[in-house]
Amino acid sequence: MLFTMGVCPFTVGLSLMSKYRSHRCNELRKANVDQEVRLAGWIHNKRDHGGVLFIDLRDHYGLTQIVVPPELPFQSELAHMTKESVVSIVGTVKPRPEGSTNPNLPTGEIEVFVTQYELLSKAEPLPMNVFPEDITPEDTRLKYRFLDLRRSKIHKNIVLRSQIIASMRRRMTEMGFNEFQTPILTSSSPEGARDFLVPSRLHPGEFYALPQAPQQFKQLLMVSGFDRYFQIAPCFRDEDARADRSPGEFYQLDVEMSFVTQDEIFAAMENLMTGLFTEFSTAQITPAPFPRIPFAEAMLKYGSDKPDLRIPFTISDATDLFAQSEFKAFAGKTVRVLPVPDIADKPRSFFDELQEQAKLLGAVGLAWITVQPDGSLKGPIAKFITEEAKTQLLARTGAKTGAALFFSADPVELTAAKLLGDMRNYIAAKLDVIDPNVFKFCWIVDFPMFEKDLETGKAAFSHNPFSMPQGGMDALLNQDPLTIKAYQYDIVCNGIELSSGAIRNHVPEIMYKAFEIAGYGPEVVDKKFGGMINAFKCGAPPHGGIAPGVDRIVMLLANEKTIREVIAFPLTQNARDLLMNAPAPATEKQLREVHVTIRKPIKI
RNA sequence: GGAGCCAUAGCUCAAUUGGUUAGAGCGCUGCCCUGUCACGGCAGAGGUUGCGGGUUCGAGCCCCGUUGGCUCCGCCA
Repeated sequence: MLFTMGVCPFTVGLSLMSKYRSHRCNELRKANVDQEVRLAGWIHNKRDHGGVLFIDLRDHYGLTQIVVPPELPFQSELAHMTKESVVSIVGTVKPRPEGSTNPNLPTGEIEVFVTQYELLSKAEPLPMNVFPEDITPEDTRLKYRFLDLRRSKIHKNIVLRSQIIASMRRRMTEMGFNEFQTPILTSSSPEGARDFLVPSRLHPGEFYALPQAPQQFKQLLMVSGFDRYFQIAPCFRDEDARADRSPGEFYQLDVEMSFVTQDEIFAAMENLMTGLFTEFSTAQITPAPFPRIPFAEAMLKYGSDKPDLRIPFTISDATDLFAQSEFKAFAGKTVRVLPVPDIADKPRSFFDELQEQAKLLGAVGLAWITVQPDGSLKGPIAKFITEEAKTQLLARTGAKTGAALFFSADPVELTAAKLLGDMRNYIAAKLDVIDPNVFKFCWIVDFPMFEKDLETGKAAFSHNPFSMPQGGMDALLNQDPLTIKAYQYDIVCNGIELSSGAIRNHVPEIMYKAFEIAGYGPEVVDKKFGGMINAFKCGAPPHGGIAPGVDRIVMLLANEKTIREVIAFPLTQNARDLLMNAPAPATEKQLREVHVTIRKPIKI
């Protein structure tokens, strides 16, 4: 039931393990028949036959059927006991009568005839059922999370999480990594998210920041010569939530290595991921080395820097085919095309619905055509496609009879690419062509070092500013900044970004130059990252790392759609804790102590 | 900051086009039942339809606002 485990090694014969129990609720077998045992747990379910009463007793390990015969004076007490009350019982193990064994239960060949019981904790009628596990609104589940967590499915998820983290630790240690702890009360780090601030009592008007990641500390540990670092690290970012992104806080397997190139980090992570995903899943997994896909190629073929490689169709460019087109919506814009096989005979409503989805994603619409059996093209924009363009489209996309071609067009290349990337995911999900029993990994590499700031038109860091530019100082001095790539990479599994990482920039001169290109003088670097830049001036090893999201890895392995199903006490989308009532106003006394006055937003 | 979906009994849902006393299953309470394991049977309690306003002879249903939850954009690796 909950979590099967072998017979407990600490219990032998009749000797009682504790005041409360001699065995766990998954342990008893035919071999225990005639033993007197003591069990403790929750009343999971009851079946009252008027004469005999059956109780399913549940603990973390499993279920045992307790039999309460009618002649016992306390039978009616037990019969009226609320489900989820906690009891300890003493009784005798008996084999179940022939025909009434339960093969679904590890303990299904025996039952315990109770002789004494003790009520340890009475349960009132509950706001939600623990069993059966009825569908329950998520706010109710979160408010009564302690009940929700008793339910088999999520209880298993949390145990799985614990096992995965234990396995991560073991695997990292075996690869020669040392585990470290780094401060929680610290200063702002370079990730670029909003900080959580903690006011200082001792220093009026000053604040700590909670770490968005232990980024600078792990780099400092490399400068300190520790060579291989890891930490199951809590990270705090005051940003909004998504299904695969917790608001406020989450955990990373934070990793950093000295004297390494990108490939050595990849090898270590491929070893870890392959090990974890083989240990905790029977699904097929991409064999290492995982494919390396340059960022530019990912944006072209998948319209995303986190492609789901399980989807069997990819995007092509068609910009040149429409450059001079009479079709104004395409002419002169970036045009991308996505072929989807075998859907030409779908009803008009199917394509209309995709249009609506594209509009929700901010597009003007989603142009489409289908390939007819006679080789002709059909659909709203078919008349704009020249014979030459048609030949090219079919050749580039490999579209066959019965396929539909979807187009996105936008003056901004990235916008055109992303729309079709989003639609690729949406259409694949709608058509149910994504194999749920496979984990497809890849690396996205060669991220641009800088990107054009759409407001200022100038170069800005497109990622972590601590990454080493490919080509080093030479590239910074002699190359158009927007063409410089960074040693920056992401690892992606089934369309979920598990982590990004980088080879760090450990050379002060290159660091100052990179910041200069992004529009920051050396004084900014010295002020914001003085601790680290000073360290780099005292002999720093080349180093790099990565930080896979623990919650996301567990989510994939638990086959869950949201991260909240693998977190014991998650916040809601609005970053509220419905169980503990956080956040909450502070008292005037508390605020005075930390020298803070409240300035509420003005409502109009 | 923005968009969409949802909110009716403790839980899951129903309630015809806006029309009588808002129904059912599970759970709960009581009774019956000696082999069930989602036990079964009978009876009962349980509702300010999230909250506030409006339209209407009449609102669970229509309109406006608001709160909460979820999904997405922005944001975030």
